[in-house]
Amino acid sequence: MPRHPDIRQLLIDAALALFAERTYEGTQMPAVAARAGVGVGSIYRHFASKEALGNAAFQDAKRDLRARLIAATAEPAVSTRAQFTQFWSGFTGFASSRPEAFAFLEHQQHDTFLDEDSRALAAELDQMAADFIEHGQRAGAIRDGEPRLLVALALGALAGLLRAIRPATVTDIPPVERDRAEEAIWSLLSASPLSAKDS
Amino acid sequence: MPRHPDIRQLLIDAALALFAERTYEGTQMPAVAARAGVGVGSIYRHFASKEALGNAAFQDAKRDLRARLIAATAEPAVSTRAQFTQFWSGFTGFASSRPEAFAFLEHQQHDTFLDEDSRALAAELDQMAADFIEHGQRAGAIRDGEPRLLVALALGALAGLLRAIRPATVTDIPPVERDRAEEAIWSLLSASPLSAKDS
Amino acid sequence: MPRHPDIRQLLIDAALALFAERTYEGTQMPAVAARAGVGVGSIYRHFASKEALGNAAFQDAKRDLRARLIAATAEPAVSTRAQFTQFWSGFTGFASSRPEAFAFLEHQQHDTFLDEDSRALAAELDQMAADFIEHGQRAGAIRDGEPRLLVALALGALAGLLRAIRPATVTDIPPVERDRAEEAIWSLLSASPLSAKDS
Amino acid sequence: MPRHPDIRQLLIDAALALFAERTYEGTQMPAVAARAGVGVGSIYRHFASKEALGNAAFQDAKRDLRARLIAATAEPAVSTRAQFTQFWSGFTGFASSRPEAFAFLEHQQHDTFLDEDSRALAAELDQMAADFIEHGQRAGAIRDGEPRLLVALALGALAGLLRAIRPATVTDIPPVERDRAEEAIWSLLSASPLSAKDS
DNA sequence: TATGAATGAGGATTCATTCAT
DNA sequence: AATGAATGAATCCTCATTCAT
Repeated sequence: MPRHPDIRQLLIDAALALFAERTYEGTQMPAVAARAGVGVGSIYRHFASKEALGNAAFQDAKRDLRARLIAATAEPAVSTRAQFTQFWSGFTGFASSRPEAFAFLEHQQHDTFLDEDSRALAAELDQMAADFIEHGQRAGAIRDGEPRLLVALALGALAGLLRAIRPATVTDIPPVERDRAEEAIWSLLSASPLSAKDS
Repeated sequence: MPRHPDIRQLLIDAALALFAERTYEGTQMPAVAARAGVGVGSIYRHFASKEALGNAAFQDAKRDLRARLIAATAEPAVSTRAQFTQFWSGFTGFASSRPEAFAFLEHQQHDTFLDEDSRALAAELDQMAADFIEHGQRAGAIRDGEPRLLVALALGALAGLLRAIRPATVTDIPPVERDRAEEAIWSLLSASPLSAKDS
Repeated sequence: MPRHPDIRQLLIDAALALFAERTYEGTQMPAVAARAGVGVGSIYRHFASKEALGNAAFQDAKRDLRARLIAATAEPAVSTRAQFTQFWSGFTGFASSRPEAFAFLEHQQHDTFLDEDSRALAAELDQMAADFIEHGQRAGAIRDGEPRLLVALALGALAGLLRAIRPATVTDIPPVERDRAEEAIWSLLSASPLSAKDS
Repeated sequence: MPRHPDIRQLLIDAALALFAERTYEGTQMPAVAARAGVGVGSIYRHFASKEALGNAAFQDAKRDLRARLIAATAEPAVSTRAQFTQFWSGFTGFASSRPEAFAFLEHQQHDTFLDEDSRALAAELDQMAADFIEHGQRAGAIRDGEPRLLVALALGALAGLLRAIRPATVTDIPPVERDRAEEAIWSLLSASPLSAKDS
């Protein structure tokens, strides 16, 4: 049993922060160890390799995000618009409590090192988002179009926003701007304003 | 006298493609040379270092994009909406003719290697986009909000879209989906229809 | 904790030997590592670069020589001739205990890689020798002439001798030849016997 | 036939100068070409390789020195001392007309690249000097001792002198210092002053 | 169990040499 | 014949990984 209760999580957090800042490839194991405040050798008691650490970090972040989205959308929402706000708060909550984790996830199309499990997890989250879109489309609240493309547009916009304000986090944005951003992304998704009554 | 007409551009294109695919840090010089079809040593007759190549590639891409945006917006547009279509076609034209270049640019917040010139060029393009937003806001056509954040949202959405369809390009998307995407991003930006005066 | 007590010194000695044999430029880092019996990577835990290793080796050798000269000349000598013998034994003692170090030092006019500290140390030793000459000249025991040129002549002669017998060392020369060499170099320096007052 | 009457010699001179300044290993072929004012490719029309150029340069220098020594000692000398002056003027004449060549020769114990011919030529010159010493010893004018060691002492002294004054040449030394140096080196060689009458 | 010194394969860069012009 | 752009083997250096302590 590790001396420190959770060296593993310490390492994942350190890795996430560095990967977000300098890329997976641009991050050295000694740097991860230093940031976590442990010796290099200790990393290898917890992860078999850099690749294993990378995947563990990715999955840790994705699972956390998934948990938040599930929690945020647990309560039944009266409208698609309200449901969107649930998603929005799930995403922004995650992005503000673990900004590096969010930043890291937003960059993983460069996923040379991602393994099967990581990819499966990523697909699962994409599916959750696509489901929301499809549901909204059926309700006439979300504009027509390939759900995955709409998801990509919306998440891309959110990622763009967070990248632009870095190193600040969503919570640092003045509330009025934050609400405007939510509204803007909602407009990106919502069906023509005239039919937006339901939303 | 160079044996090949333009090894420099060949190298920049190879670098752009690989950087977009596997990150600047994750790309090895021999891989760049191989993709360009030249010997490793030849890279160094054209660029002083990997860093120099990275910056040259970044600037080449940014300049190309700038040229396209300038060309696309040259003709006076009757409305902000029409002006948006000009920008949209500038961006999508660039993204479809040089998809790797666009993908690469969309990833440079990890810009550990960017030099002064590269940053200045990036700032110039950001300014062009922000100017468009401000102008549209004064015309009452674009929603309120910090222009740079709106730019980030819109470009982020576009980047998300392109990332999602990769390795296909915008031109590969069925026209109906492409128009929906344009419309969606426009909605992201446009002032609420009720307050819209010219759009 | 270092596994080997003094890798740093091991590396300096290996470097000195190889630099003396094949020039600084002609020596590869893997060769230094091999001769020291360590891995290449280990060099870089002790020295930042080849240049740093070169300077460390140079300074190590110069400091050792300085210490020996100081020790050899510590005891007050009754005559300039006796003082010369002190210097001689300092130089030959150093040359025979660390022949490669001596050989290396004798080659550093090709000092493309020497830094400020190395040059300062070299100047200090030159000054010690020049002081001895001037003192001897004032005593009428050493011939007239620019002290630094006389130093150059005498040290050059010693270097020539050691180079000629390599890879043997001074201690390997039959005592009679060694005494003759000492006498010869003394003659190089001493005032003409007729004008010699104390020698 | 080369366009320029003697590109070969131009290259040898350039090589000699650079080798003396930065070591054989530390000198790049393009640098030699640049200094000679020709293209890199042209070197290879005259010399098969860097090694061939190195040996050609070495031999060119040694042959020149040999010619000067033969010329200088052609006229029969009345005494060993007078003969020494002939040698001295041969050496210093060479050293002042081709300082880089002399400097280069003085460094070739680092002769990793010297071939059979170069070594033979070097041995021949050593022999000439040793012959002079032995002859002088038989005449009672030169001190006892292994001739090769005495040669090494005397040439080493001369080399030390020239190294010390670099980049100036012997001709730049004030005549009085030059005569003192000659006298000093002669003292290094000459038999005990009392018997120096013959010299 | 935790460490960090040691390692060597792998990456960036240089440079002797070739060869199309 | 002369050139210098192109090449890739060889060099310096880095960094993921191991292992003695």
